[in-house]
Amino acid sequence: MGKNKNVTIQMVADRAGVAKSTVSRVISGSPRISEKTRKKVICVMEELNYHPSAIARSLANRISKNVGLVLPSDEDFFLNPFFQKGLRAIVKTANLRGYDVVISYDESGDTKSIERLVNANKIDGAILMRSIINDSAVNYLRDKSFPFVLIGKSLKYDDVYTVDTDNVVASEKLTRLLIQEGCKKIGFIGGDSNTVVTIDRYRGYLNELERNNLEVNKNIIQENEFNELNGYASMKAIIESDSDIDGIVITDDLIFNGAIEYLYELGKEPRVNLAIATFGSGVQKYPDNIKVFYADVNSVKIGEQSCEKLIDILENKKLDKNDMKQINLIDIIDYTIK
Amino acid sequence: MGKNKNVTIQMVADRAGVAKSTVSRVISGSPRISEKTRKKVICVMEELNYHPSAIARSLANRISKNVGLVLPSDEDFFLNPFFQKGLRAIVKTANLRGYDVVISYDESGDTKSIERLVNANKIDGAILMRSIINDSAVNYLRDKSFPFVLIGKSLKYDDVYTVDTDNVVASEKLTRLLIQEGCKKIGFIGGDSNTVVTIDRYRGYLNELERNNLEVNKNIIQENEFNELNGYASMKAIIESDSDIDGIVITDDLIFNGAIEYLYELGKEPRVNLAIATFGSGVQKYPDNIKVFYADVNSVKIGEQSCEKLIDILENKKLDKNDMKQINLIDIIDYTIK
DNA sequence: CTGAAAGCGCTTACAG
DNA sequence: CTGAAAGCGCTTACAG
Repeated sequence: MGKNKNVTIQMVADRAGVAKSTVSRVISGSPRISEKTRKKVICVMEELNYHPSAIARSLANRISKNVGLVLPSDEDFFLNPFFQKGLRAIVKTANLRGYDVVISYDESGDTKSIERLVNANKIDGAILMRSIINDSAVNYLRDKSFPFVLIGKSLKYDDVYTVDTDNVVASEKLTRLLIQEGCKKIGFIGGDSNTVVTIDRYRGYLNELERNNLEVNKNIIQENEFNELNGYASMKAIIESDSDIDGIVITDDLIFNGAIEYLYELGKEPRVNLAIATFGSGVQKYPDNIKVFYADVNSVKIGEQSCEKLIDILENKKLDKNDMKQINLIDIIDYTIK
Repeated sequence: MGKNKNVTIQMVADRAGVAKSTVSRVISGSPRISEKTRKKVICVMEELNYHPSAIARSLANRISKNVGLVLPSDEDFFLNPFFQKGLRAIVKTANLRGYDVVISYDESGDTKSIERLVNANKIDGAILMRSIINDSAVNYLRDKSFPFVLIGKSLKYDDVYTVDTDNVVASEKLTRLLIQEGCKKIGFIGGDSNTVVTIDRYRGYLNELERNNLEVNKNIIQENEFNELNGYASMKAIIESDSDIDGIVITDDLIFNGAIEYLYELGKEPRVNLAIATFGSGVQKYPDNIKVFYADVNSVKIGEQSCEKLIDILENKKLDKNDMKQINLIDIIDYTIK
């Protein structure tokens, strides 16, 4: 106990009657320390309620034990439950491995905030929680050879560490489920078209239609910002433009919510057979006259894995070739269909 | 341009032909430097693409230029749009003032994560984005006299820096609107009852009913976790238990969403006159046979203000009495009713 | 197994 | 207006 204002390694050393280098070795768990001194030092550390200063340690090691988290600049995008779950998972994983997470926000196209963090040595690596076409943060970090992991994938580079779901295949599978359900005319509601997920999921949808020789009808395809209001509007537009439509693929939780609201508003009568296949976690209620399939992308696992991977990369640097952990360039995380 | 690996203040000093203390003074904008040397030094800094190390500076100043952000441990709570908007605002404000934000998550009742940050000197102050009855993080930080700002309010201490909406009054106002609309039997759907917002909003609701001599009917009052499914369930329970109900006060965006889904499902016929007054930002669609009032709590302003306040507190410490900024103990941020 | 010393990259009295 | 020196609190060869 006692006052723990500025207890330094020197004070511990003095009180324990050893050199501060010895205390340092005890802290870092060096093996070449006698059991006796180790015990004494540990005892004194507790007495004094000593905690090593992360700052001083960082300066000596040139390691901050911080990872930067680059959040999507688009507000709607960030409202998606995917991000909150992922964020939590990342922070927890980082903490477990002794790292802290510092947030970086940049307006689209800008890299001021992440540059500041990198230049000031405030972070050892970064996780990019978004994947936009030609992302300037990716360009910047890759140029600098600064360690980072991308959640999503880069369309431009094939040498970027990545954690992703196979969105193309997942979307094919969802579309196939609708076809198996008997749908003949299947629409699509996507998110922001600058976004790699939207592109991939749209690709999967097209692939599966083509494979089954189903007609691709442009006016039942909608792309939007990721939010509820647009989901509502898109669903309305689709239903009104084509009353024969019997299936819809939706790329996102929030858009699905909005779409469902429109269907509720429509009431039970107008539409009888409509099946929807959507990405999302399946917490949303929906009218019982429609059939719904979900692809749940496991955002928690994606968050954990991206963080583990980044830290593996960071820590590999300090090891010799023999001890290095094998790290995949790309990790694909399973989704579940239900 | 050029390689910017480890450019130190010493290298800048050497190349500019001055001492590093002089470079340091240029960086910190000290007035006692000749225009000539200032220019030369700045020029060299650009040539070398020099960026001061935040870590080294932290060690010398004993200031990390980081603020800790303690997030709500409850997952549902965190899904609320209030938090995402607030989070953004906090990060932006911090960045503008030269600070970074590091995240701390702790399971309810635990303070491991925040303690680690404090002990390791990784943060200068903290913002608590939640207010729970008898929050252990508040107890811990207050005990240590560690600078922090609470978003919400403390029921236990009256000496804690706080940014909040006047939830009691806002809730009274919402309830009054329903009464003015002619509602006679008004229910309430609240969030987690360990949460200060729920308590305050419930209080406001009760106040206004009493003031108008309206009966308080326990079985049209529901308290829940903050999420959509519970909103749905609560609305269902209320409507089924009492078909005369003509007004409902709801404490939260997400709960409102869930409640609305139930109403959509019910369709247009069963209920004619129902008015709802809810906290939220008003982006959700709702059936046109119900009337809705919103109290929007301005989460952006709350985020900004809490961050400004914390940084004011931190920076006041370095000033003498005369230059100190006046800081309120409690800031109340306006909500808007619509 | 342990210590003395140099170093990590800054800041800041102190002296001039 | 500028510099030399000490110090912030650690780590890590190097020596013994």
